[in-house]
Amino acid sequence: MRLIFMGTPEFAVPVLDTLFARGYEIVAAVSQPDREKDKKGNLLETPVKNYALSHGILCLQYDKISQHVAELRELKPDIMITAAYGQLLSDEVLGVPPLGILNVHASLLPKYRGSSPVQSAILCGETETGVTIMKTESGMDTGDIVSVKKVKIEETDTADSLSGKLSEAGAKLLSETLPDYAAGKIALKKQNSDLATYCKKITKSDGIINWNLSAREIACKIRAYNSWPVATSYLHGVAFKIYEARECEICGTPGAVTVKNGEMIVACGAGSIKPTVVQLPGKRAMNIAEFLRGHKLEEGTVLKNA
RNA sequence: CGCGGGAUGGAGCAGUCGGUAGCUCGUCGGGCUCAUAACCCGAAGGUCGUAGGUUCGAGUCCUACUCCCGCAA
Repeated sequence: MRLIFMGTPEFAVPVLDTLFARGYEIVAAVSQPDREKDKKGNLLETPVKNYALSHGILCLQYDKISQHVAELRELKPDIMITAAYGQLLSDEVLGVPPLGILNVHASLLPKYRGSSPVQSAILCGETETGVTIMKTESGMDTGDIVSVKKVKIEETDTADSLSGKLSEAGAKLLSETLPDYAAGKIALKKQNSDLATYCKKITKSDGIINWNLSAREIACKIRAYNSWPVATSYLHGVAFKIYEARECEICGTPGAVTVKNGEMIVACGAGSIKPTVVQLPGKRAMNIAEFLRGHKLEEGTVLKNA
């Protein structure tokens, strides 16, 4: 079976890797153009491109895929698989492979349609999420469902760790489902759009902590936004990033800081949190004990939104 | 050459106007206590990122380089 894979970030790599390992004929891997730069201005390859190149797979990168339909047709794919590709596909593209296009989406559709399903699930305090394999159609994650697998969200999961689990689960599920799908043995299931929820693309400023929220909500935010953009507050006017934290019961004025027994306690709207891994601009992330050694926080210090 | 911050004993930080380093913690030794991430006494440990330059004298000023980080993408 000739297959074209489309994906861009780290999430897509295990999926591609599994397909490759199962011996599918991957005629091309399509990835978004390289956009990330390192500090010297060098472009960094996308994770999918990097994988493709090191495994001898043809890698294609298009600014606008809809302008390259002819090229895709020439590759004569039987099926196409997408996983966090990052571009909407036009009807023309959707019509290229005879078996259609399957998408690996990191949520239990129809919940969390959109571009940040993993972070949103953590942010909302979900204890369970999953991956859905669905037929790609022109709407945003609206296609019929092929298969689903649930994944538990642990208290310690961050967006990164959960994304890794979902990616592995998705890869496994796809490889289990694909043969039956190709053989026409699977009855597709429509999504109930009445139950749909959507999540937006995350921006830097979404990471700023509102201390009036409950400790529970803030703790979820810290986990959801690790490792990007990282839950952030401001200490004496400079960015103060919180990578990890624990919840506790103590109450106080939202944002007020107390240092006790080598721990830092920040009061929230309800309860408080104890940051355990933090970072100041120009510094590496460090655990709270290290941080407190060099930074004496006086009584009455308050973390602010800016 | 996108913008900016940083590099000081094992860790985190200070170091004013240039006058050869200090704090907190840790480590080691000793003491004290019913007891504590408690306290007391003492000790070890630093070519101040690298290479040059200015100077009587450089952690501090100048130049180049290396590495780390934040922002932007």
